[in-house]
Amino acid sequence: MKPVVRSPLRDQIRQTLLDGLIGGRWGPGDRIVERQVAAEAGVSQAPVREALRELAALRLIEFSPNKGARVRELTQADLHEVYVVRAGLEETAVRLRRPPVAALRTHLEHLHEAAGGTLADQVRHAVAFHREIVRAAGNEVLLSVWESLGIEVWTHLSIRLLRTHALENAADHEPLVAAFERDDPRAGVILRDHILAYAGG
Amino acid sequence: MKPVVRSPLRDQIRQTLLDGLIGGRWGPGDRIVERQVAAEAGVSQAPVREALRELAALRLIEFSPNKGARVRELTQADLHEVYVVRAGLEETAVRLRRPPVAALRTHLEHLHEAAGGTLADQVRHAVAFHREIVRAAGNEVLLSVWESLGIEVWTHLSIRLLRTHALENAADHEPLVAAFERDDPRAGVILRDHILAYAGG
DNA sequence: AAACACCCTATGATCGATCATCCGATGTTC
DNA sequence: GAACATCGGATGATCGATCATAGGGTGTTT
Repeated sequence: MKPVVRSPLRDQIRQTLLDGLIGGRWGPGDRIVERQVAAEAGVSQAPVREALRELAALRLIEFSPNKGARVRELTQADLHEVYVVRAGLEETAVRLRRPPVAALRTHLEHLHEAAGGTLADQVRHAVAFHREIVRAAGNEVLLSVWESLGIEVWTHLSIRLLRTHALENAADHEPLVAAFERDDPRAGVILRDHILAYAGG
Repeated sequence: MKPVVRSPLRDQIRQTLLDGLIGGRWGPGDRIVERQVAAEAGVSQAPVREALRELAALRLIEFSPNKGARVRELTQADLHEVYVVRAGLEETAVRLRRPPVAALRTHLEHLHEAAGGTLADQVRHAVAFHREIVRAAGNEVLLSVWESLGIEVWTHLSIRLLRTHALENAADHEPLVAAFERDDPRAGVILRDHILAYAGG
């Protein structure tokens, strides 16, 4: 029997909020009013609250006691902080286990094909490449911590809000994959530098 | 005027749950029933739910859709995964900025003094030492990610459940502080090895 | 008119109740 | 009696309503 897709309302609301953040409905400093979102989605306050808490864990919004949620200001410095941590995590990943080169190349192909497509697709494939590296390490904590940085959303937001963020392209990743392929002991450092090159500052 | 401490119920419940986990009220695999906790604390289901979500973010409990929360099984392998990530984060920290040796020594003194005291005090001071290293790096994302590992709780749980975890003592940290003091470029690696020595396997 | 106190509205925080789901118990059929 | 269907309790998920707080507006006092 078809398993019947049961997505908790919370998940749907979270996606709605993410779309709104990426799409620009809410900008930095804007308040996100629980009742308002709830009314528009036709649900009650509770699932909206839970979704907002999840976004807060991604550091996308901030809560003040009794004052609710507002979108965080996003500065170049914030982006840099995230990227420094991300670079360290991915370096840890390759130190644990060399990622499978074949899978990485597949992601790069997709990234290359998406070059003329939507921005969202390009971002998705670029992120997938790096997620593969982290996942290959086989450390669940590492992966969940990496996911908690919300790289994909941050990439979208940095492109829209900071404008200085260059989108990764397939060619940039070639030396990286080559280093993995020859099992270069400096692969970790190369990866770190690759990431920090996009950190801006 | 005194600012009147207003702690959200959620925070109080979270502490209650943490105490219960550390104290052994709930063991691995046990379900934590929202209504039950709510009734005992004299509150409604909502703040309990939110507190549970926060514990889930710390990977202390797991949610299954429509089945609620249960305490995660804690294995040596889990502990090892956490410590690997933690080691990478702290290495990143010292790479960013050498921690202030004076502050570190103060923590070690407290740890030394606590040697004959309660286990909780020893754990607290040992953790404070490492938190200082991460905080000194001046990267808020790094600190919040490090905090999200819940080192202090994991230390308590690993001592009680795994029994194999040796508690850090002040003397172990001496070579580390010395390396910071002489600004040893290998300080990051030394710190990493120091942490992994407790990772067990 | 400046400072202050008060009230009113918007909204987050919390509550009690209801809905939906899971799971074990019980019965039923072959 | 074994497989299956059905029922009901326990419990998470969600709801609508209430409580409490923050912030702004208004009137009053000096």
